[in-house]
Amino acid sequence: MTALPADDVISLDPNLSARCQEPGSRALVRDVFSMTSDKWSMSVIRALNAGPVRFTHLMGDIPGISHRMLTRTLRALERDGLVSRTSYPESPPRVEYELTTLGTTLSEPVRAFIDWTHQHRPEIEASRARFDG
Amino acid sequence: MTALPADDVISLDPNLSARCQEPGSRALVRDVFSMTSDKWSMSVIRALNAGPVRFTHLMGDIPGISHRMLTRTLRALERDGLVSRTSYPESPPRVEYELTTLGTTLSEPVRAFIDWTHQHRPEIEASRARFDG
DNA sequence: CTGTATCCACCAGGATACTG
DNA sequence: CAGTATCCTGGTGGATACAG
Repeated sequence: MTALPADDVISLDPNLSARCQEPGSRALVRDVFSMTSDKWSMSVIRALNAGPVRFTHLMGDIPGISHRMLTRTLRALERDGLVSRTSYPESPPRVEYELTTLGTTLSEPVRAFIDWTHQHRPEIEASRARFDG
Repeated sequence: MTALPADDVISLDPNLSARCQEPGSRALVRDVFSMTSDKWSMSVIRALNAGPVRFTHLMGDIPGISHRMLTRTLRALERDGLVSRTSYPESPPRVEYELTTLGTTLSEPVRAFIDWTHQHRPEIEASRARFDG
């Protein structure tokens, strides 16, 4: 983090065949979307799949998330254009969050990833037990 | 982290349709595979796609990773059964890392995710510029 | 070359209290 | 209800030195 000023590069170039890699063709995956290093983005994306949801409701759908972190994560996703925020000027205030079109396209990969986790959990846990023992 | 003892649950249950969620059917995605919150796992997985690679070579393929972090990440992946480590008792020592069968199955989702990032980077950056301005 | 141990900075993220 | 501000801790991860 300190070493890489504004370029937290991780070599995830699709054309990275093996060894060499041209310095230009790298992708700032983590920078582009912090999901990789961020604790809550995936959960939020996932929870938003259902459609427009209110803030408080999201809190309930994402066990363990704090008030503060939900706000921050939503802001970040909004900034990236993955989530849209519409606030209805009522009293008490009502705000709804929703995946944008862009955000929806991300649901697929996220889902694939999550599904994989579900499918292989037993294997992984077995492997861990083996490794630790 | 402090709130959730050993159960860093994130509600990524595939059957989470919208609101309710049975407490049993959740997945410990982050716990099962730290990729979500871990800075380097994805990069390493990706770099290992090419086949068996030596430690030093990985260092070169993953810009910015530190000696220490590469070791730790590899250990973690090995523990999870995603990476195999074979050391050849030579001098100087030679060690090769390789994706296991299980690890290979993960390449797909990872790749999908990365591809998405590449494809939509411009949109995201545009969105950010808009948001910040 | 590969790996471990130590030290330390930084920041993600939790708890809490307070506004509109 | 939604959001912000402040404070504070734990852990991630970098730098370095050392060992086999």
